Amino acid sequence: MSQKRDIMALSPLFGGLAEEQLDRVAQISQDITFDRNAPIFWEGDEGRGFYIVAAGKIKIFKLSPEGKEQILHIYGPGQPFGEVPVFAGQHFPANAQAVEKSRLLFFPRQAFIDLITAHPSLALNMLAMLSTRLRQFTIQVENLSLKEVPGRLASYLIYLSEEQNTSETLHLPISKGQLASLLGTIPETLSRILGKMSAQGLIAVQGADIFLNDRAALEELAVSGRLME
Amino acid sequence: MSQKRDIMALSPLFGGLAEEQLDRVAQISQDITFDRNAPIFWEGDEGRGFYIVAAGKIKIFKLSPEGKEQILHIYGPGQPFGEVPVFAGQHFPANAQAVEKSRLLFFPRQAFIDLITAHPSLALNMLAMLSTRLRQFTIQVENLSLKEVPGRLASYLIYLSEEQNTSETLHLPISKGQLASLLGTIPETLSRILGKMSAQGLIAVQGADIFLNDRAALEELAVSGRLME
DNA sequence: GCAGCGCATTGACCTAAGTCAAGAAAGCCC
DNA sequence: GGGCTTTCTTGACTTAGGTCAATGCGCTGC
Repeated sequence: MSQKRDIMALSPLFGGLAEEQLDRVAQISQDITFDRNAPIFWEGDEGRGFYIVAAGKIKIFKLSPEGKEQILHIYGPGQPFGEVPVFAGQHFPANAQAVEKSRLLFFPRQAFIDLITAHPSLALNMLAMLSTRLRQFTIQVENLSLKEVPGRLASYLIYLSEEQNTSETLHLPISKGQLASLLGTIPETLSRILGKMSAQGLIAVQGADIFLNDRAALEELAVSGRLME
Repeated sequence: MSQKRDIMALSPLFGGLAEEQLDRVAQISQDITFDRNAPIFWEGDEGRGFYIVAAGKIKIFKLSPEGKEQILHIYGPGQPFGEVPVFAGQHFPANAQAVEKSRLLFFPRQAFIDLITAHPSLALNMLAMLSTRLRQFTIQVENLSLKEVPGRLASYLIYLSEEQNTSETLHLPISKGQLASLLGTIPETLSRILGKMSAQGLIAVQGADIFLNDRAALEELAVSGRLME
């Protein structure tokens, strides 16, 4: 139980809650583990509650009829997901799968709604969470529609370097194939663009390690969305 | 004031609220009108509150540096927008503009947060609203990334015919140029695809009126995302 | 230490859809 | 109702990026 509390303390969702409240929330949660590649839920399934990542990494994605995958989000420790059907509709809008072996906390719908009703700060935290997601989606739509693949990649690299705040060198947290799916393209195209950006001296690629040689040019590329020849 | 109440009654946000509560909410709101094409806010502006459309039509959109527009939503009477900075971050994530002369109700941030804190059902309604938006975004990303333009158009036409529930004939609520921007394409491409779909007998186009001749084929197209030759 | 599998890269090719430019309709305003 | 603007359509062309297929590389496991 105390372990649960440690994980919950990580999550922005429970920021500012009193000890007593945290205990209540921890009481309603269940602990589940998923192997690498195990499905967590499928689009259309009934949502009986939502999850928080305790350890590991999960992806939320859509599939086309031909099997092409578009990743919407990748979540790590402390991050909640699957909340949409808790509050509206009742089925999940997308698929969720463990990218690596993962441990999750599950919060049943009704018990959580009761908590929210009793604790306004929890409601406001959840509103902040969903608002942040909406903001991320506006960026994803902008990337897909208004930027070409090199621009999307540059945006992602800059985002990563800020998150890992290692100014020069960064390490891809997911495989290149999954990155392609996150950027709305395919591995072949991503590979070619990484090659082109290396040839131009913007970056250097060493497996999953990437060195940002020309941050200014990357930022320009991320804004303009186009790679010069 | 009673007029305000009528508009608020339209909005899903205030469903299930008691008279007394509606009055309180109405008290904190302000009435503003915007001419056709008038900007309501720009991306990056500080959000001091959110809006509900009382009359007219507004669009939420992103712009690329070269000026290409991607519409994220189009909202009509009863629909709220601009809530994101009320709960997270403080600036708007996208631009808003009146598509036609519009009347809006504005709800200042802090007063609304106080209301939500005092009335859990209002909080749950807002959570449902944001969740519905998230669901819509998953569909938009799916459309942009996994479907070609004919598939996106077919999806939109089916959505429209369900909304207007006039099974055969429907009327485009926005110009074709704006529709192109909503579908993530440009007017030339939309025009060509409308032509192609007419030639194949799927639809017939008469200005802004569209007749769905082969609904089954449209549904197939909306799912598969591809138009056969 | 090497077999085998998943992942990544590279090449040749194709196609959806964007660009540029010119007309054609359709509204709109005195 | 004629002129003006705005919107829409059509054509010729270009291009980003997807498809298909072959090869290379690097793990993991025995």
